[in-house]
Amino acid sequence: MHELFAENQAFRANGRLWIEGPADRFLGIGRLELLEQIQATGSISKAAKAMGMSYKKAWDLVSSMNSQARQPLVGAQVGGAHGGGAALTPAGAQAVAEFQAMQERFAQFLADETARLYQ
Amino acid sequence: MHELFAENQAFRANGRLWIEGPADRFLGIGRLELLEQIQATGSISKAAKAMGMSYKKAWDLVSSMNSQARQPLVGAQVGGAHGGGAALTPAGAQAVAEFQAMQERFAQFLADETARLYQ
DNA sequence: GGGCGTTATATTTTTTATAATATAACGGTA
DNA sequence: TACCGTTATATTATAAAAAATATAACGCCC
Repeated sequence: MHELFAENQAFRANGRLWIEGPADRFLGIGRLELLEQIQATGSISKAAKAMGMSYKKAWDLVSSMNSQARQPLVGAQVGGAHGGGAALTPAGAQAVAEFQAMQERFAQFLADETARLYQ
Repeated sequence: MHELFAENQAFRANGRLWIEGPADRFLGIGRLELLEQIQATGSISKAAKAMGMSYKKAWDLVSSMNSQARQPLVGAQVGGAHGGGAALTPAGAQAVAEFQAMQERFAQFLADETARLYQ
């Protein structure tokens, strides 16, 4: 396929990967990063800010994940010491770990396909 | 991961795959289908109609592909017998065949990942 | 030569997605 | 008790994407 575009190897295979349920997307790269940020910051609002995302959008994503999973991925407390906060549940931590692994396998797939473009 | 969502196996891995150049997307599933329709119908406008896509969008996509590839993927004639038409060049036919194969490998990857969700 | 269907292109409108703003409630803490 | 930062939610405004509309040119064919 390399004859088609350029000799400078500037073309590459890329893509997006996600897990979807019967009604909606369940987990993708954006939701994964949101979960990671919640894990790191302890709050949905801080996670949203870190990602340059509106709080509403972050909350909607969390709500979508929590309602689709058998057990919520994110637990939240409203009020209290510092206003409240959020954290990953064990199920959330497991989802993060497993989807990270899935992403790594996908990255390898993409690297293989990019290499094949030039072989 | 199956403990996370449901016992009815309604969740699955899904995704999108494309080839991108330095500036823009080069070839994805939508562009592939457009090329296939051009191949089948002999015209950009008929291909667009078959896909429920505006002619302008189809033309923009063809233009993007033709300008990125070393050789155009689609050749077009304006005026003439039936107003003109378009057809795949040999490079276009090759791009279709190779990206179809890439898509098939991706479908297998997604099937493997879906199976892994429940193993 | 006039009509036809197509390519090629620009402009406008509509739709969709995203962001911004607003408000209430909550529960520690000073 | 008043305050604070957060969750939770709705509404409005903005931006981006897509679709619709318009127009010119082209070259065979009747």
